[in-house]
Order: sequence, then structure tokens, then C-alpha cells
Amino acid sequence: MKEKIMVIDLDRRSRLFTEKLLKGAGYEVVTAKDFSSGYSLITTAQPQIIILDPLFPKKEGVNLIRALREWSDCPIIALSLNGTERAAVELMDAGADDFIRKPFFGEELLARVRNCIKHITLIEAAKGMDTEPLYSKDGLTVDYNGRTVTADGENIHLTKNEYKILSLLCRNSGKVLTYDFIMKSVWGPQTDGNTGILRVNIANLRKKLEKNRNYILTENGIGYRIK
Amino acid sequence: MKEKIMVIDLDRRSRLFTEKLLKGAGYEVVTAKDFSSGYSLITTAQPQIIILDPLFPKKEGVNLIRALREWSDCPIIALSLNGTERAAVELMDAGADDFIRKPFFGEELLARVRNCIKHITLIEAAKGMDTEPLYSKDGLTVDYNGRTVTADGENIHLTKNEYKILSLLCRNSGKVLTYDFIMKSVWGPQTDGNTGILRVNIANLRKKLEKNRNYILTENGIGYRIK
DNA sequence: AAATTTCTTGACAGTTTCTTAACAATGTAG
DNA sequence: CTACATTGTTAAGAAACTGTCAAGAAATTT
Repeated sequence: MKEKIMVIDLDRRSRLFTEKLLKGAGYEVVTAKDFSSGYSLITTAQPQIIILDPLFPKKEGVNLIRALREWSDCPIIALSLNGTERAAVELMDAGADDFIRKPFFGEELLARVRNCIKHITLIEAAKGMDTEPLYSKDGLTVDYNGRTVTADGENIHLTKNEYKILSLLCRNSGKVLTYDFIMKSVWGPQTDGNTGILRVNIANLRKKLEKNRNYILTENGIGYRIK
Repeated sequence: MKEKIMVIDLDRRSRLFTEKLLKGAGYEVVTAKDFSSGYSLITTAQPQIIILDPLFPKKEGVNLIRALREWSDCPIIALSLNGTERAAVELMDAGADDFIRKPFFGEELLARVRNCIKHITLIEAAKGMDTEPLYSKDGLTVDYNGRTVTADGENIHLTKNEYKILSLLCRNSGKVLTYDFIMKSVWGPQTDGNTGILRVNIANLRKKLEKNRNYILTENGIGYRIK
């Protein structure tokens, strides 16, 4: 029930402190020791909030934020030992949602995390998203909570990636999702333009769920969408 | 066009500094010298953002935030000279969206204001998501979000370029778009003056959507427009 | 460690879309 | 009305894209 928070911090002591603090407050915590592993972990772990020490003066942290913002709105709280004004401005303009100077007090970080969650909740409420943990139409059912899929009553077993793709399509039912968007959501942002693997996954999905109907439609040159 | 920001600060020098800073950045600023006048001014001035120095250790500022939160989600940025951890936590839990310690640097405040605006915009966008991006007239419907087109209820399949042209026309409904403009928008800026391909695409579009009506009109010698 | 499942890649065939060109139809000016 | 320019239509080859299969790599389970 509690939110999942990802902590990316190269300094071991600081990372452990943050992790312990958050866990103490009941959050689920995922940690990463460096930017590249953290970046790819975002896709698989799907955290609700990211806490990041961008480690100035190197620009890696800022670049990470910029890259992430290309495809995700996940809130980012930036920490920084080197708490200059420039750092704060640069990070927030890159897309960070908040900025805290190290050394910080635990309670303040927690308060800012609560703040973030409040914002997320507001946005979700505005979207009207919080009502439906289920997609169901034309005999195809996707239960996002149970992670189960049925077609015409039959239970269908899907692999991790197949399920990610299908649930993504169903959550945006009717909309066309571009190849690029799907690729970045499923395989992470550092994918090249090669859609081969996506094509294979779509083929497998169709083989598994389409006995007679066509659930997944192709928009040539653009992407896929669900009917 | 620029946002209206309300500054509530009992210290004259600090208030003037903040006001000047915000005005310099192009915002409209309303100021208040005390809490009660500030509170009542919120209703009349209707600012998009409130910047507040709650003046610890008195609780008036916290009370103001709590009272405001009963009926408004207007973002509040709290400043504080007395920047203890407790103060920050108390203010944010009362409903403040951000907290900055005095003395602060101007640029950081501005960055945080920009952040606030980004959040507001996100929420507004989420609210108006399902209704907004749609062209619909005389039986022709273009859903820019879902990238779908219907004519007289029927779903119409369009190719990439056909869709680009149609949505371009619909987004500029009524206006005449010149051949040159359409060509450059769809095929990029370095196109020669050969409109052959555009003519073919328009013909295909008409074949697909015009059973009886004429949606796409030709302005001889100029370009096309949608009725 | 072996077996099973899942992921990834590359090749290739089939399909869709793009582009060109020729010609027909329409509009315009003298 | 004729001649010319502009626009619409059609068809066919070229190019790009998508679906499918199979084989090996990687991950997971037994």
C-alpha cells in the first residue's frame, strides 16, 4: 500500500541513511549505487518517487533528470551537498520537483516526500484514474491488481514484457501509442530505434489472445492501439 | 498572461525584495503586510501562487495555511528566517507546498515558483484531458489524442501523411492553408514546389471520408481548407 | 547442473504506404 | 470558344514497414 521510492546516491553512508529513514516511515525502498544502473532500474522497479543526489559538479545527475523527463513525470527530489544556488536552479529547471541541501534533517525529507505524494494524488484525482484497476472489453480482461489476463473466459499466461505492453495499451485504450513510447516504457529510455523486439512481442501477444477477434490494432508507421 | 503571485510578509525590507524580484521576472504581484488582510485579499485578488513568511514562533502563519486549505488548493511557498527542521515540517504538513530558508537567493525562489507553475499546469492538463483535444463538425471527428478519425460514425483508417494533413487542416479549421505551408509541415522544409504528392493525398483523403459531403475545400490557386 | 522459460536478434516474406508520372477534369483569361 | 494553367484521378513501381519464424543467449526454475 505504501509508496515505492527509489534512492540514487553514490555515497554509501548517505544512501543508507536515506534508505533507513524512508523504510522507518513505512515506504518501500529501492536503491541504486550509480546513475546508469539507477536509470535502467526505473523501468523495472517503477517507483512512485525518485530521490537523487546528482553529485555536482559533474553533470550526470542533470542529464539523468533531463533524459527521464522525456518519457516520465515521476517526481524527483534532488539532494545536494554542494548546495549552491546555481545547482538548485539548474536541477529544478531540468525537471526536478524539489531540492534539499545536505546535510538535511530526516523529518524535512519525509515532509517533502509527503508533499510529493500529495501532488501525485492530486494529479491522479484530476485524471480520474483511481477508480479502475481493471480493463474489460469484448471478452478481453486485464486485472492490473492481480496481474491476470483472460480472453473469452480463458486464463492467459503472459511473460513480463508481454504483460507490460498489454497493460500499457489497455490503460490507454483507444489511443495510439507510438513504437518509441512503448519501447521506452517497457525497455527503458536508452533503446535505439530498433522495433524488432516489439514486433515479436506483439506477435506473441496476438498468438496468445486472439483466437478469432483482433484486439491489437496496428497503425502503420506510428504504433499500436487496443480496440 | 503572467501569473499573479501574492506575497504575505510582515518584514518590510524582505517583502520589497521579494516583490521586486518577482516583478523583475514578469509576474504580477500583490502584497499584504499582515495575515488577516492577506487572508481576505486572497479571495478578491485570486492569486495563482502565495508566498508567505509565517513568522515563527507565532502560529499565525500555520493557522493561515490550515484555514486556506479548507477551501483552496492554491500553492503556498513558505519562507522562514527561523529555519528549523520543525518549522519546515510543521508548515508543509499544514499544507504548504514548498519551504525555503531565509536568507534565500533570488534565483532559487524563482526556480521554485516556476516549479509551482509547472505543477499547476500539470493538474490543469490532467483535469481537461478527456474533453479538450478534439475536432468535431458535420459528422467529421478528429481525436488528436487517440489519433483516430470518424466520419458519420464510421471509423476511418488514415495513413501517416493523410492524418498529418487532415489534422493540420482541422487544427486550422476555416483558415486556408497554402500548398506550400502544408507541404512544409508534412514533408519538411526542404521540399520543392511540386504539389503532385499533396494532390494525391488529398484525393485519397476525400475518397476515404467523403461519402456525400465535401469536407475539404479547394481554394483555387491558394491551397485547401476545411469547412 | 539440467531443464525450462523468456528474451533477443537477424533474416525474409508479405503488406502497406509513398512517390512518380501520365492523363483527365476543371477552372481561368483572353 | 479556345488555349493555358491548375487541380483531380488513377495506376504501377519503389521504398518502407510489419509479421513471422527460428536459433541462440540469458534468465529462471527444478
